[in-house]
Amino acid sequence: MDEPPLPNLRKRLGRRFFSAPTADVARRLLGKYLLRKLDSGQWIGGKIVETEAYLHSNDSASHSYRGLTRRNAAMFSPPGVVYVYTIHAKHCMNFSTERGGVGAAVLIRALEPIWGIDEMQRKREKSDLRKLASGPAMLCQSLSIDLTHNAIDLETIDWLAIIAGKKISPTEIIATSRIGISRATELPLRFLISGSLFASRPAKKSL
DNA sequence: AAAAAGATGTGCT
DNA sequence: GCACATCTTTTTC
Repeated sequence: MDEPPLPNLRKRLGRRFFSAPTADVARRLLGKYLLRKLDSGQWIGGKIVETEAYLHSNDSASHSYRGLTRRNAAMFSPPGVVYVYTIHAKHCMNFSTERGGVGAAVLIRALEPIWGIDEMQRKREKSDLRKLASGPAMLCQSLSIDLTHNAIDLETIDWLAIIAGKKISPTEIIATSRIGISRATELPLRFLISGSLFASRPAKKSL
């Protein structure tokens, strides 16, 4: 496979990056690289092209809306802690945001596959690059993320990393309503890179 | 204890 | 575009 070299794995984003307001973190995650080290030692992953923000207040679509439960506890963890939940027998991955133990997180919805594409194809049993991580549950399947990874902390584990890439200009970012929710549908808290072929659904209008 | 809902994906029409 | 498989958590009785 013709893959570009891995980004510098020592330059990871952590507590500080995820401390910002959740919608800001969701925007800033676009264009960043999400990488996961397999047991074999191989790093696989790609570029984040779609995210959604779930707020700690005034957001009836957020899992944290009705307070702390065993399921959503990771949302209330320090910034940069992984929150994995199950939906329709599949998994979705988020990162906790904001300090102070508020329940907020950013859902990673889609990835442009770059590294370990053959591994992702094997895990997904699909060859089409557009079907590897163009949705939050596909993404988790591609990277072998499941409930056992809930509540891990980016600051203290070595096999998962988010690394800065080429800067995305604000004019390249499109905001839309979030996908698959029935409440708070009016909030523009889904963000994607304009024109990306790997978003879960194409963008309709530009900002 | 039971039932419904859900930040989804797939396959078929 | 629509139905539905599939399973965990939450809500209700």
